[in-house]
Amino acid sequence: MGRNKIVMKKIEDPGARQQFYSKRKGSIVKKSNELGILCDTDIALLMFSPTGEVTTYSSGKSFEDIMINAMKQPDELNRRSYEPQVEHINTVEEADAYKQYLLGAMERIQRSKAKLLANQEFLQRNENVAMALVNAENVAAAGNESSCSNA
Amino acid sequence: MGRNKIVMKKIEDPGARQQFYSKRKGSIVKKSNELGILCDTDIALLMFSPTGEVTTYSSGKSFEDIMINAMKQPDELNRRSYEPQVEHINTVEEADAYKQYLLGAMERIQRSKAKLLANQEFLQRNENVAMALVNAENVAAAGNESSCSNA
DNA sequence: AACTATTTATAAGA
DNA sequence: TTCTTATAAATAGTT
Repeated sequence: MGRNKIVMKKIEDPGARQQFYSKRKGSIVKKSNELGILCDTDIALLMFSPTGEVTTYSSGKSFEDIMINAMKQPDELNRRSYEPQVEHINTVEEADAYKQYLLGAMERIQRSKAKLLANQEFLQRNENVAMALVNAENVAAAGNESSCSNA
Repeated sequence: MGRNKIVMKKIEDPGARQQFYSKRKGSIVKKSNELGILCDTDIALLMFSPTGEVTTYSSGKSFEDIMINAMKQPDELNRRSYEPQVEHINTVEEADAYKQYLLGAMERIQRSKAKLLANQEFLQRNENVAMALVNAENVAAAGNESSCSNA
């Protein structure tokens, strides 16, 4: 959208290419942000500059949270060619870097799960006490507002 | 860009919201594709529709390949708030689903690495033979085209 | 899905 | 580089 139409071909001049990238990146992030707000939905972006600098954007949730939600739809992801194809890894160093990330993620997930399970156990152990409290509150509420609940 | 300015607020009507999403999603994918081509760089998108349907886009490489490259810049990712925050996982089911994904990824990465190592070993074992073949070819080429190479 | 009045993005240029 | 401006594109409302 400018003085001339754009030609769909790699910009060879590195300066112009970087400039183009910066402008367009900003627009895509802006549009993604609008989409996230107006549709109240999750959007995640991952973009590399021509010089290899990475930028991520995510609406509301963290990038990885959005990824996790995506993983709950493996069939959809397959159909849309998202399903990871790690065969493209070309060096042992790349494989190790990725493995390192996965190990870290595994640790985090284990910690989260342990926390959740501990929480669950705690809740169950105190279920009776909690129920008793809720009942006591309901009884009190019924005593104060019986005319409303029986209309 | 239309008859009226847009109000930056969630579209409450589900039909209108879905319609808006479809249009804007298409534009963002189009723009991302342009950016990938004109800057010859990697872009990855992950977007959920208002009804929860996931769409991914990636320029050239697979989504996961782009992710892997991003992981090589942990500092950049931290600075740009990409670093995974798995604490947002809310149920044990979510934790298990994510763990399942990670285990699959681990398996794939191990296979890739094994393949690469085997390949490396094979190449080393045959290095002498290969060198001999290349040398033989060079000698033959020199014999056939010596007038060209000496211009 | 198609149309079109407008808004927005942006390619060049200053 | 940031600002301006003419023009290309996107798109909101409508059909």
